[in-house]
Amino acid sequence: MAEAGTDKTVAKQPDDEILYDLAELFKVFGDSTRIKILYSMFEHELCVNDIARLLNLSQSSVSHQLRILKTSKLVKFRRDGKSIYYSLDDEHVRSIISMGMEHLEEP
Amino acid sequence: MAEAGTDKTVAKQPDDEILYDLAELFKVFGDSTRIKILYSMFEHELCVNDIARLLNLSQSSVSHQLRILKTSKLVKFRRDGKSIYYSLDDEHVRSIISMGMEHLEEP
DNA sequence: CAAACATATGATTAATTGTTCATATATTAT
DNA sequence: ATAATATATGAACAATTAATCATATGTTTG
Repeated sequence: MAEAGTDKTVAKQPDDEILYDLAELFKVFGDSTRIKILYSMFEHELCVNDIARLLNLSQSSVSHQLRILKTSKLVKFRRDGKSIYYSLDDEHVRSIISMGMEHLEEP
Repeated sequence: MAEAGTDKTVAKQPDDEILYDLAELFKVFGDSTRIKILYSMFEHELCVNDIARLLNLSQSSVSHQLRILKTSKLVKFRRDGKSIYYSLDDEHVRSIISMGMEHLEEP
């Protein structure tokens, strides 16, 4: 029994939903504040205030953006006393950013 | 004489401008219409009308988005008679999309 | 050259989104 | 328990942006 959208005349695209999620993921990388935040954690974990001071952003703004990064599983975190330390969630995050960099460096 | 922001206590970030450009690049991937368009060209080149029909989008919309993809050097194109055939510009585009997919597939 | 077809583009509009401000929650120290 | 510090979150506002509509540009055919 044919599934909806199984059209033999053209190469099948991944489900719209997957492409939608993919766009949502890139959207997260597509804001300079969030990219700066991600980049600030390239070497080591940082707490919210560290990031805010380092990047000259308000604590609130950083918190809001970290929530988005958390939701997309781009960062993980651990509590240590009053502070919460954030770090990149996995190597994919670095890879994606590095690929982007490489593209920019092209002729 | 120390420049503003040259703080030795933390690893230096790349120039703001580079990170800004990086965010702009990901912003281009961060729209589901554009991702669908890019994905439609994964296998082979397509002309504007092909894309519009395939993805059920207006010709105008596709053209507008292709202009953005062109500007970011994500697609290239060639004219053949009345039609203009678009294709992915290089392997980085595929790589970036694939990396994103991999991230989505994670546990 | 005119008609037809393919693509590009400018202007407008609706929807999305990042920042700010105010305030809430959570942890530690006194 | 209260104050102090660190982080999170809700609401409102300003700015960005994708789709549409109308029209322009470019190419081929009769």
